[in-house]
Amino acid sequence: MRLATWNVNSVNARLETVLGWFEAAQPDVAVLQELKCVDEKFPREAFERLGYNIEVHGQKTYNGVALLSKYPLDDVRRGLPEGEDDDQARYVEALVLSARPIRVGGLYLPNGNPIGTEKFAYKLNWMRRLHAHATNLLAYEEAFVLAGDFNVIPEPEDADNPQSWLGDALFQPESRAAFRALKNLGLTEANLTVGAEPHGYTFWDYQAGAWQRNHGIRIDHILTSPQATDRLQACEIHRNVRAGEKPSDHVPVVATLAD
DNA sequence: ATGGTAGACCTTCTA
Repeated sequence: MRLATWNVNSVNARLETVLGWFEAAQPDVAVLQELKCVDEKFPREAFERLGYNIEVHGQKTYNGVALLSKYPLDDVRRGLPEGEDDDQARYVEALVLSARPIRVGGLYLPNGNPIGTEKFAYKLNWMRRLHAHATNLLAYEEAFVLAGDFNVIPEPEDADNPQSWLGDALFQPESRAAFRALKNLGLTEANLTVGAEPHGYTFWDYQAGAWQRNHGIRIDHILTSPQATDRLQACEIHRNVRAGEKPSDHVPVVATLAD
């Protein structure tokens, strides 16, 4: 099974590009972030034509996540627990009914900039909620995956110029510690474990020629539960997508798991 | 030190 995550930076502005990649890469399951549209504006038919079942958690203008699967989906969740006061659409999860079912959570973790504001506090609280949810899922001792745009640079090796990120929410000690604590529950980072380029970048800013200068960072991650880690075979960063026509600022990351 | 780009949308916000 091929499982992809991709922050598409508006699914409608980039529909042809996204569909072209899906036809070429043929992921069985995919989580998308930054749809930037409400559920009704998601181009559902275009993906259904490619054979996908679709669960969308959309929002006007900002955020928005989707889960697409060639297998049937069950037990769908929109939003993390403790979300009563949270109006931002950043999490969608479902049980993927492949031969050996696997639960997949797609997430768009808050950016959190600038630090020292309520945005950074929201990021850390969202990470606390994700940690609690992962703890609950782990108790079932089943295969699951948390994939998406984590907006966390885990280590200095994951940035072209780590010094330039010292004041950024993506590289704050608190953000990195929360990501590390999540992994320390027993989750495995797919790209670090079976990736050909463990510290390959997944994001290059549109500004200041970041792509041309390879000023990238690695912030799109796939985490696997122990039972999913047992099935982990490969992880690829589709770097060349960034060089394409009208690209997203993120590229797809694709993990291969035994069926 | 600053500004640089992209998308949604009403004017600035988010990234």
